Amino acid sequence: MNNRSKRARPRLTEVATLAGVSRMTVTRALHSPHQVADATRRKIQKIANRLGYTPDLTARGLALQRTGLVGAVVPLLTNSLIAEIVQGLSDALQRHDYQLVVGATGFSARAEEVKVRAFLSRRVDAIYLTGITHTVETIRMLRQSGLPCVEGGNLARQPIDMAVGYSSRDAAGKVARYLIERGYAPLGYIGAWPKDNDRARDRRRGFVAACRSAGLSVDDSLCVETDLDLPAGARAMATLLDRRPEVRAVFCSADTLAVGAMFEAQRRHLAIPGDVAIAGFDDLDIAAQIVPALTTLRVPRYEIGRRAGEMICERLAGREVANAVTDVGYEFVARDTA
Amino acid sequence: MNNRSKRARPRLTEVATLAGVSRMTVTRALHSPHQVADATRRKIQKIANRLGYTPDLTARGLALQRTGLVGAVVPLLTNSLIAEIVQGLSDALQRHDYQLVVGATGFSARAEEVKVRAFLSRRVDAIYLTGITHTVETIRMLRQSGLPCVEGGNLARQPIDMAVGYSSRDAAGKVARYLIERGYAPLGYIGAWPKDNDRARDRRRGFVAACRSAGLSVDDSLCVETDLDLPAGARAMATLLDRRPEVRAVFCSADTLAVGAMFEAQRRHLAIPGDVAIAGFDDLDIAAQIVPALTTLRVPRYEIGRRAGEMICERLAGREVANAVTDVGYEFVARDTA
DNA sequence: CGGCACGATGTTACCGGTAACATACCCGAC
DNA sequence: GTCGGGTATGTTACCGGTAACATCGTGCCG
Repeated sequence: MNNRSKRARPRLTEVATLAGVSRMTVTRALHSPHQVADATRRKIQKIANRLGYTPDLTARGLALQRTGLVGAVVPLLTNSLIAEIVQGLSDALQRHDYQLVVGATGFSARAEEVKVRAFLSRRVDAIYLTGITHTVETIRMLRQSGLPCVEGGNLARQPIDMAVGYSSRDAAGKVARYLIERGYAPLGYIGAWPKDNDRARDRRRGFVAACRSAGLSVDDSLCVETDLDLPAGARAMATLLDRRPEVRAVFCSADTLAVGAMFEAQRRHLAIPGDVAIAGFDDLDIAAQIVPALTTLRVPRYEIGRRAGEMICERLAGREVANAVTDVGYEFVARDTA
Repeated sequence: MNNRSKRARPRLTEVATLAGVSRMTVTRALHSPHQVADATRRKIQKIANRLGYTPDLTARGLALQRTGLVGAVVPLLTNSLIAEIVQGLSDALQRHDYQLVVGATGFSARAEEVKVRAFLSRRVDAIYLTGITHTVETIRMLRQSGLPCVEGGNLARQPIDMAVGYSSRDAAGKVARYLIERGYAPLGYIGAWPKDNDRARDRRRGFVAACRSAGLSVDDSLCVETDLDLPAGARAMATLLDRRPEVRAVFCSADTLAVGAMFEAQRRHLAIPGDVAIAGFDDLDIAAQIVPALTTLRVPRYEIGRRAGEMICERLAGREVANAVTDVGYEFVARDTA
């Protein structure tokens, strides 16, 4: 049994009573100290400390009609790429005293809608969304709310409000052309499910388009789509190798998949890139470390989060944002697997 | 310029006015429908839908003195082990309509204290902490708040309130004894910084204790401590191999470090486990996939989060929790690297 | 046919802060 | 000595919900 109902959390009123001043004076002492006489302020601060007073941000939020919370909707928390975007966001927001609240969707636009609704009910001051694929209801709610909103990770033609990202399609095309130029053929593709995941969809499209314009045909049996984790990458590689053993290079739409694919190739004693070449996408930590080192495409993930956070802070400070759609670009990284 | 100040979010009052009833009736219609006449309820619901009314949880939280939020303080978001704990927590809480808010500390007890204070100010209904190492002020605040609190990931002798985890020390000892029995010597250790990280500290202790009781000495030059990421694991392995080339097996206090170490060994063309054996800790996805497959120790990470969430829900439902300190155990997984 | 219980709805006050306006006081200038 | 202005503090009302109690019909029973 624990004594939890003992003493309630101290309130502003108690601090005020003990200091012999009105509640408003306490608010001022804590919030805009220069408006309060030195002696009074010191007395109040001492009492607040002694009681362990912490302001109730719920109440403040209600009074000010702003909570200081920003909601971020992301597909997964288990993905280090996403985690870095979140880190960038969090850092940028923290600098302006906003706090981040994160919700995960598992790549479902319906789940995203639910999270957005929940965030709006919590009266967040702004919202970050992953990608540009949303339900109409999500878009309607956000438009109606009038809150600052950034769509991150892909470029939006018609952003709900603002966007920061890069072209997954162009980037994937770049990798594909590299593989084609080096003479690999036929090319295989392993990617995440494109449903409600525009980054994956665009990467596949970019890959296929590049192949087509190089005169290479890419039929469906060369493309495997699957969950976004390492074992799934390995299974997809197994499927692809069983189905089309002649495949000479595989483009994976995420490093996590590429690493799984590499392990599967190693289990089959295939030399990389001698027997089969592999290219990834993201440049996770592991890409530079794995042996052989993974050829991949680096995307400025921390930067995406940071920029998004800054755009949100600008808006919340009442300023206009210059580049409502920001392209942060990408960088091809040639290593040893292709 | 966008028309965000146009129409404010609809409030309860507006729904009430349009429906021609009092605000209280609207609250009832939405919250306990059976208390309201069918016709009235239907009318209210129609109007609420038409307006896109969403209740203000800030205001509700203030009125009810409970926010429906649970705060979780974790060291990192970029770690998939932690992400799974968070997932377990989130799932368990969601089932009872609580929402999770996450904060990261970067393995700093001071940063943890700041997060806890912030959560208390946000009036969360309960708190999850990682590990059992906290500042005295953190402990004092939580005790005084009387909120349900679970410390996860390690077993607490004297929990602040409740705890769920396993003994890192015993588990590390188990791995060490396995390496010793197989005749590897000398043994090296690569671990995360022990500062403010009791799991890392206990793993090192368990490892060293097992070596000692087997009559093996472990001097400091055989132990390398570093950041908890993959490149750091590789660098630590390089350091260890340069310093003590005769090392025959290395225990890594996390799979992330072990994988980095394996890559470093591979770059040096060392056979695993022929030239150097490696054992990890966590059993991440990659452990089973990497070639050769990593010998490691599986900890029920999702289960830790889920149990913690359930304990919190029990408490919040006003029930007593039977096992305030729960040991979820661990499982040694012998694979090919040791 | 009166009284009573119950179901449906309304009224009041409060949760813990804060903006906006009001007040009290002090000091210096004329 | 009075008046104006600035500084320190107090008062009132409100943010958007909800608990607790009050009220008002209405149908059923004796």
